[in-house]
Amino acid sequence: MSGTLNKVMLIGHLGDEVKMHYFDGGGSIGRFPIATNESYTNKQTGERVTNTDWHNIVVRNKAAEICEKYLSKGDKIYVEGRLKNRQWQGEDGNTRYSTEVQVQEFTFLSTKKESMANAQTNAQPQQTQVQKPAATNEIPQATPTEEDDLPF
Amino acid sequence: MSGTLNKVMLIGHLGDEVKMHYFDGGGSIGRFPIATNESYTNKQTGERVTNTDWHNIVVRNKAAEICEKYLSKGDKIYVEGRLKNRQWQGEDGNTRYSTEVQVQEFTFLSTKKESMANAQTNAQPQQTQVQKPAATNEIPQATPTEEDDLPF
Amino acid sequence: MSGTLNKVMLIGHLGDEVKMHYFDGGGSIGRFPIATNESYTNKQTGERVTNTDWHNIVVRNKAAEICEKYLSKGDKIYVEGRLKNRQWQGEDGNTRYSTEVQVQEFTFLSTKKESMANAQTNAQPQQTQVQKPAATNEIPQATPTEEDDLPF
Amino acid sequence: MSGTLNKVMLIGHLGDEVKMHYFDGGGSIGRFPIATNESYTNKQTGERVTNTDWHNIVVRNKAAEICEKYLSKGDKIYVEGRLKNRQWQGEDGNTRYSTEVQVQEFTFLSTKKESMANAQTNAQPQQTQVQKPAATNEIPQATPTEEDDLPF
DNA sequence: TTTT
DNA sequence: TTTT
Repeated sequence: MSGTLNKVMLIGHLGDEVKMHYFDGGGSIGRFPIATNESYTNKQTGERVTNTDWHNIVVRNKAAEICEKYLSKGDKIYVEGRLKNRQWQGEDGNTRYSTEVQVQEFTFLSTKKESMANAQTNAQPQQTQVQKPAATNEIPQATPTEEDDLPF
Repeated sequence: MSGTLNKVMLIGHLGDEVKMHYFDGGGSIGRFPIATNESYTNKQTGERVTNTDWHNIVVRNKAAEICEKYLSKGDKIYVEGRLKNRQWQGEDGNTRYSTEVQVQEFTFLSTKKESMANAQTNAQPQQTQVQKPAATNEIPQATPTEEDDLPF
Repeated sequence: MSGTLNKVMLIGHLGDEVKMHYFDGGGSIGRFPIATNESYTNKQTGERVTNTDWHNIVVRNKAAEICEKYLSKGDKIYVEGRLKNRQWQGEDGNTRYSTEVQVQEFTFLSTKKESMANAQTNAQPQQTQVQKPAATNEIPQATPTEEDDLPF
Repeated sequence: MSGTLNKVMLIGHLGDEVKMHYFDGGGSIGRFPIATNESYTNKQTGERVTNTDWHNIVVRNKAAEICEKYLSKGDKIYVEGRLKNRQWQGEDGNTRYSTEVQVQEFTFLSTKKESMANAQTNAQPQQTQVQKPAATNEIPQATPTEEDDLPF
């Protein structure tokens, strides 16, 4: 299997707060919607049309906690991840389907909560290296550190 | 409006043939599913897990016709486009939701139907420039031609 | 040929103003550098390292004019395009090489020059549809309009 | 720092074999060129033009070893990574500059060396999880395993 | 040469 | 439900 690619990249605004869910084993998951817009001119009528698309964003563990801590409704974010189909039982017993974006990387493009402008991080726990944001308000960084300090 | 980004990039295999739908005005739309795989090792059990995700691909007009002409079930394709939420009435009267990928660009990575290796094109009619594939079996190309033959 | 993909996506800050160059035929080209940063913790020394990469951005025609009009040094922008190797004669007669990003799409993420927050446009002239920004300070939009007002 | 994005995605063919370089500490680096093509019709002359762009690809450690093992000149590959400017002393004492793509993820789209169809992996050592390809000729997989087997 |  |  494989030789496949599943990649989504979005820049949009949060339509709601980050909703956290904590698991017994210590894991956590955060969910929030983001909106992207497209607009174009209808060629027949000449009028300007704007459409909004809503995306279900899912972050996990440390990344989820960072998002909850710094993001608010209305904030702008870049997220990168993979499309995932999820299937669940509705309250009426019917099977429901939804498509989610499971975040692998993200970058805050605006945040209301703190005076730190941006954060860039990575959803993999081992990469996020979340040290408590220091007094300097520096945000945990986590570029995938392929760097290994080799001399070339 | 805007300042947003809505981009999806997939490499996967067609799970079915391209289904065409033609409109009165001359437009057309093609739909087909593609599968992407991810696999990883479950850390608890140590076993290899493989998941398949299915994506609803939508192409229009010339691009749709090219896809129908050259793609078959099982073929591998790269598609790039935008995520779009669609909402429709199910046969039971209930509102159903699905997420589609509206294709902006694509590249054939394998095709069963013809001995032409690859096609790269672009979903916008004005860019696709579909000239009938010549005897050489060359496939209509359409890189967004920002090229304009200016002398620099 | 083809079946290939050449795509670059950058979010960064302008290191200088947009430099325009106009051609006789009416075409134009704009160039500007943008900086991206990565930072990581050196595992040996434990110290925080930050690197900056500079990218040579090239926009053409209408897109170039929009960039010149609204962008200033320090502004943040998203650009999407293709990598292009360019080769030219240095003043000393030697051949020089550089790599450029030829822009296909861009989105302003911050602009100093005007009170309009964002612009999203597309480098292809036929798509940019640049109508003079109206008094409302609305910025010319140009989502690739695959939309064609067909009834589905 | 940050709030920036530096991403390159390429599908192309190897123009040469993977050249390995091993470091004392056990690290390694592999380099190879890949070609992407674009073609378009010159509007003035009506003739078909094809351009090839060459990209300097850099992979490290386990990922480099996998590439060396399975890739040959002519093979097709998807690579994803970041643009990096490198500066070095030419043999004539002059400073030379080049732009490289430092690979973060890759997927084999065709390989001559083995009858295994595809490999998808990830450049970070901790993610690549290179177990020797088994008798089944399965290639080491390494989707960034944000999966953590939590019950939701 | 940007930004935090 | 966001944003301009």
